[in-house]
Amino acid sequence: MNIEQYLSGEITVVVEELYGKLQGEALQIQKTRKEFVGDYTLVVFPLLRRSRKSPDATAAEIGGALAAKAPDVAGYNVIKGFLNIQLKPSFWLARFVEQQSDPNYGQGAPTGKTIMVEYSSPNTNKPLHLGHVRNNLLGYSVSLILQACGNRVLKVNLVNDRGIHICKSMLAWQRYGGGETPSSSGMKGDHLVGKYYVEFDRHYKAEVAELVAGGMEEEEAKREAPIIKEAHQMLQKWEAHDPEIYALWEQMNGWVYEGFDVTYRALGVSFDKTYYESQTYLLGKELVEEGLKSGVFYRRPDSSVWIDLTADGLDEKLLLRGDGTSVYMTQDLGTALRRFTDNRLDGMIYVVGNEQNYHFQVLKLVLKKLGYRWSDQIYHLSYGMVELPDGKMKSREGTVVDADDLIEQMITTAREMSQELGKNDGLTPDEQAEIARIVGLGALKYFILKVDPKKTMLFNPKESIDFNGNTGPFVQYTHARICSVLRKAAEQGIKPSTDLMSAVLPEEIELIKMLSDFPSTVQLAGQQFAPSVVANYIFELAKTFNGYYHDHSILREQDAAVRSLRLSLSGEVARVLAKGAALLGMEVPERM
RNA sequence: GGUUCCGUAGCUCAGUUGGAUAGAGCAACAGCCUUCUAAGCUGUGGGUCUCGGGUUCGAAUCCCGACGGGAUCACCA
Repeated sequence: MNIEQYLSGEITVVVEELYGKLQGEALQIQKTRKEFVGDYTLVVFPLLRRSRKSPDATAAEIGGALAAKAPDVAGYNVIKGFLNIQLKPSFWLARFVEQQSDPNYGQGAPTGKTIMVEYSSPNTNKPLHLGHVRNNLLGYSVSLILQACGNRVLKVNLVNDRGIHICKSMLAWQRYGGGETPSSSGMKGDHLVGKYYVEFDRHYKAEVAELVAGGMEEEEAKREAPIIKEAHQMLQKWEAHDPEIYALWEQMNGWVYEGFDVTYRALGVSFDKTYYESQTYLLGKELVEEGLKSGVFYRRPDSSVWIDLTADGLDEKLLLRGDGTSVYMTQDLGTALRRFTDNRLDGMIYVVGNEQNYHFQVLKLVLKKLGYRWSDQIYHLSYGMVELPDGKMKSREGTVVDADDLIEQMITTAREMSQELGKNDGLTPDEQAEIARIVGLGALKYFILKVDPKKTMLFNPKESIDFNGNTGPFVQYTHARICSVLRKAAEQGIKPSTDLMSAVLPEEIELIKMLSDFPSTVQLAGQQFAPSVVANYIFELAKTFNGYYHDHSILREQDAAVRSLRLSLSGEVARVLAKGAALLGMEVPERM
């Protein structure tokens, strides 16, 4: 039970005694703002109809009764219809001791629900870029948060491993590759395949230009260029399981997967299951039959299948081509059905960019029209584009930020920064490298996750590597600093303890209050699927602790009981920071 | 044009679902290292929450309408 709930119970008793039974209306209790004295605030305006008194009189009446009856209430004050309630230090310390002794603090009770989170979903023709980084970090973090809320979570990846795009890479490699492999070239597999995708594009453009120069219309030239026609032939062969093409496809995709694995490991993300479109792209056809029978879908003269969504403000949507082959929507419908029936899901979250908002709107609507009640359980976690200071990220203009390059750059900068600040003294090269990795990636993860997912965000490489202010390294620094204090205390034989209840200062209560907010922060983040909630929480906590740390000596404190109390408080701050950071997929170092 | 998301300090972003006098961080300026980590701390300045209506005790938040920006509206995935 959290503190709001506890207080709400206490206040309800008093209010009902004064004004009669409440008809299920919830009391409005919130944390007291910093400018005012108090811990929690009751907003009395909604109660005026019952009390038939002025806001101030009502608040004073409730406050007086509460102070007399509730054992943990130390006092109250009334300001403009807000009843600010102060709780006794002993109450806070009891909460703190309870929290500290709970090894699973912040882990919600099991909900019995299973939620699937799909994220990453790369194409196999090029390496991951900055946009994928946002996707992966979001998906992974949301999974962890949902888990912390007590759900069983299945993290899945749906790899788009088939289609014309991979054929382009294959064809270019066949023609111009000269048998180059990741081991022969020393290139990461996904980068090698990406290189031939670019190579294809180069030749394709040249051929189109040549045809246009010869008098052909551009549209026609784009269709008629020999290299694109050959790529389409290759796709047909693949669909017919041509052994040679299939082997090449498997080989090159294999290279890509090896490359992706390296990037995923570096980012620290993982999946419980990976789906491949080559294995799911035929799903959904039985759904089409079903929809035709029930009249939800209709067939056009060319025998293609459609659904008319114009009544819902959308368009008509194709579900099956005239030749009977399926489209993206068809397989997504089929995949969703299979997932819900196979896993008894209570929720399905798709972490996909906002350019597919329309797609998911249609997906949900079609499933609803087919009569699947679980269509309401589908949630599209839509995230905005990542822009760069000098404009948008466009692969054509070569302004994509490659994920591997970015990770490396972050780590390098972290290492340089440490060296400049002389933080590396007394550490082995291995330790230095490990700290640089943790800090560099922490900077990246925090910078991206602290922003509300649905907003377009600006990624400023320079600022992200600035370790001042609202950043991951600041949180990590706070953690490392506390660890240092704990190490020194252990050396001096000082033990943390919470024996002295009366020793707490208002600043310490402030920290205890913040620490006790952690579970509700996680809960909120889970509801909103927003790691940014957790990120902003751990920043506030770290900031408050740094201020506290500056003003209050811990090891040098003369009174042994106070010293021990402060030590255990610091340790708890470090633990909660680590727990919060972990929900963002962020590691916290013990020294940096 | 239809659908949808966004608009808060010079810049990047919070704002706990309708509460009090609007919050951080950068950047600027002024201080603080003989001390448990200065990757830090303290202070100052900076706002018509895009604009206009509405709902009510109360709106950055909800509704309607403008304006500005993004995304999308393929027999691509």
